[in-house]
Amino acid sequence: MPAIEFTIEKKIEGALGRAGALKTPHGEVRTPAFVPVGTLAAVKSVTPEELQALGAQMVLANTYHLYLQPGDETVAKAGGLSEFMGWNGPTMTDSGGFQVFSLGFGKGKKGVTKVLRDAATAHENDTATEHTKLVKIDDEGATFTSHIDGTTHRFTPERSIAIQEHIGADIIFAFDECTSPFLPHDSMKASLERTHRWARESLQAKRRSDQALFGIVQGGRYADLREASARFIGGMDFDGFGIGGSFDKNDMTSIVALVNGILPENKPRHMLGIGEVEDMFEGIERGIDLFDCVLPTRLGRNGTILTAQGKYDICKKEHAESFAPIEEGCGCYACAHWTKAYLHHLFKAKELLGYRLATIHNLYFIVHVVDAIRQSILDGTFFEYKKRFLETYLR
RNA sequence: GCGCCGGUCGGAUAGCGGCUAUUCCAGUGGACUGUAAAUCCACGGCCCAACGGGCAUCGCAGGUUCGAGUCCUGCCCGGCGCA
Repeated sequence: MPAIEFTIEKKIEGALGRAGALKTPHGEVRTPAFVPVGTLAAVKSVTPEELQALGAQMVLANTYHLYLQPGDETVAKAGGLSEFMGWNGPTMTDSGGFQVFSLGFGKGKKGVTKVLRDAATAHENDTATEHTKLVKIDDEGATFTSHIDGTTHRFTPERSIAIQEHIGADIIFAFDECTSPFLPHDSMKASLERTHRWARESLQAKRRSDQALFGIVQGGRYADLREASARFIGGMDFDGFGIGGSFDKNDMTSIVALVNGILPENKPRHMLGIGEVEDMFEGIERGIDLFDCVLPTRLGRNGTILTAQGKYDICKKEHAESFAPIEEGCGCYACAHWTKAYLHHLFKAKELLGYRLATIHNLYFIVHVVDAIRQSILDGTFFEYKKRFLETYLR
């Protein structure tokens, strides 16, 4: 008896997209769905009760972080992730593969694309970067330095799975190597082979039967590698699939279509780390069922408010005396009670409530957009909805 | 009137003889996609043959000096103290 059960309710005509439901030991998720990220067993600044009220169905936590703090054993003793954090709903953990990739990239000084290009260059020239000081990858796993206390640790597929079994989320991921999509073909191929080997080892290492294991498709922006990866990973006995790789906007949609055209249709597909609204429309259309992303929560804390009319920066002076809701017509807790002027004030004063309200609003917004997309699939109006929404959102 | 202290980018500051005058706040613009992010970056006087360069600038005016925001003199303004 598998840990999860996935059913498709309706497909988008002429596309790979579908609306469905995913049963997990901790409850059901209506898909497609946006999964908020709670790295350290907490969605930053928001309580589980608030998460539920804003419509979140599932939470993703982070293996690397929880392993370092408070320790996966502690989470296990607490009764597992869900019980520990007081979230009475489905959960998932990523495998730590992404941290191996992202650790030490420095803080948002440049755009993603720039970072990814730099990463590829560093990889090729074997240049020492902040990143390589913290992480060393070999064929068996990754050795890394804790960002908290500088101690040395090692992740292998076996170790990642063991830790994820301790943490006890409903869905766990195979340990993979995430790279810059800009790696040259031969380097990417070598990396992909490693990811594939690790996928097999992750599967073999799995003991618990009440958790679902998702394999991760990599391959960067190379169609042949993505295709090979989708066939390889898709052919294995995983309960579902993740599509990974920090994406370059230009080739994301074609790659997703290619991969999902190959992966078994009856299993759920999760797009790792994607959360820009327009990207989710494209992903869903091409058969993605789940997304997780830090974007809405991080943007919220950094003052960017998501609305159907596009984003805006609440810190701008122009909102100082705007006594209208944060987003006109929004049904979230923050918009029901407070104005832009007030939220602006909270941000300028660095009052903690400001970060909370912005996070609640942004999560509500993104969760509800995906819910609306799901409904449009059920209604057979996906393409109309997509067109209408993006026209005003992207302006 | 005398004495003391002080006048540096919108505000607050650092600098007290030496190369591109510091930092913070406010302002403007930008970034953020499996979270080392309640964070980070840029701009902020004028001019140009402008992804670089030039000229200014530290209350005002002189002076000393190879060189002055920094020292000296006078003036103006503010604060405090004493008459």
